[in-house]
Amino acid sequence: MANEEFAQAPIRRKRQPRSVVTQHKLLDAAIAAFAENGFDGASTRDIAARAGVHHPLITYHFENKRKLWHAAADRLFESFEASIAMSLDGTDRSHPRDRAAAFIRSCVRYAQLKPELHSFIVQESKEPSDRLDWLVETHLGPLCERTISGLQELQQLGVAPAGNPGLLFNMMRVSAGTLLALKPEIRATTGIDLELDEACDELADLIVRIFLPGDVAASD
Amino acid sequence: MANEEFAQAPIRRKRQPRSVVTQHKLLDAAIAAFAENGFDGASTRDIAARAGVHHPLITYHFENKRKLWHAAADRLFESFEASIAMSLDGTDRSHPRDRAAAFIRSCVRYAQLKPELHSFIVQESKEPSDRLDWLVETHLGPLCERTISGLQELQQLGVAPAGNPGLLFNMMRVSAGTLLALKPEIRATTGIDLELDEACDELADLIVRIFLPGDVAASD
DNA sequence: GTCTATATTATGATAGAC
DNA sequence: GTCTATCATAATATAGAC
Repeated sequence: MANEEFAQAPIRRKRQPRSVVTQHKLLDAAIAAFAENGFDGASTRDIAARAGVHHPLITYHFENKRKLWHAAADRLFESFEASIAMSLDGTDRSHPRDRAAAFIRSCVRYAQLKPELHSFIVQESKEPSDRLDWLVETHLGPLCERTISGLQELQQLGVAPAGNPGLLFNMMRVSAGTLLALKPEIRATTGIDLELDEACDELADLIVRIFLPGDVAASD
Repeated sequence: MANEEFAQAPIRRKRQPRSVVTQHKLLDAAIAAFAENGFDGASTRDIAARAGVHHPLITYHFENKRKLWHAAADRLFESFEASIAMSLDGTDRSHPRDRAAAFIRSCVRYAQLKPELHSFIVQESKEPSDRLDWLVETHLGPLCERTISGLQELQQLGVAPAGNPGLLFNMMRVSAGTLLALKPEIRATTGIDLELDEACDELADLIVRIFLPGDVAASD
């Protein structure tokens, strides 16, 4: 039986530029569709329509819906990691709280631009599945592990409050991710428009203040 | 056009018990399916199968998929309000922080038993739609308004931290709702099993401690 | 109140022309 | 690398028997 089917997509040739463009358009459309409707709810025809290409091209480039989903997940997490790395590039300050605050602000900013990351994950996280297992093993697990151990350091420094770091991390994560994924509802119920940068900054500052209350002196 | 007053409205009779049972089974199945897959992703055939009835019965009892969704939403919010009201029944303590803490614990407990409430809402809240408008106008709006004004009182008393109450409320809400909707993922990434009451109590206590830090003296 | 049968449309996937 | 045409299946919804 062929294992690790996703690792080597059948496309690994010296790709022509047109092909790459089509693949990226399809992947971005897939990310949006899977984030909105989940794996089963999204249709490959709709994905092709969003990308502006004909639907048999999905089979050509990605073989089937499942492999398209895996490729979309890879692209989404790559984009997140790249964005965070870039945001934190100049931010090599000495104070741990400042570093953490900058990281939170980067995450909020990314969630504002691409709320799909959170929605994409949530669509798969509600019930056990092969896709969730793969997501945890490949992307979610390493990411959580790193961030939670960073949070534990902040707890030891008295910057983050005491308590189960796994729960605390996820509370912070959904305070950014879910809220920015629910922009339309938040706007309708509270009048707050998280599309606006000022509202987003306010949320980021609130998360920092609530979840990193210690060492308040440090700031820019 | 049929006059709804006395012309034979298909359902408006003095319902036989069997009919009510079937409707409730269908509504519970619909809540689960819509929460998992969203409106488009859920299929009426699957809902009928989960309920253990034949699919044409959906048309018989609810006319179409859209009206089934509305009826499911009504039942879900009724169940939530009833559960909260019951939990808070004996809890008429004088301290505002204790009342708020009891309310939070009730919400967390409800989210543990019925994570569908949160997922059901989130499925519709990601993009503007007629269903979201209806949800906000009928259920979400009044609920948020009440809870946010309660939170503002707590802020004036110095129990809740300062900051935009609309953002704070939603941070608290998703800290309970999203985390309990993501039980499988949280378990896989952190080892925390929110199916267990102890883990749930720990989460509720953490939410209270983080979001209601003032007046720490009051407790049971 | 419940069921079978069916009309119509949409889906995932493929074959083969260009 | 891209397209048209097509297959088998599953979806929403309805008609009508019991």
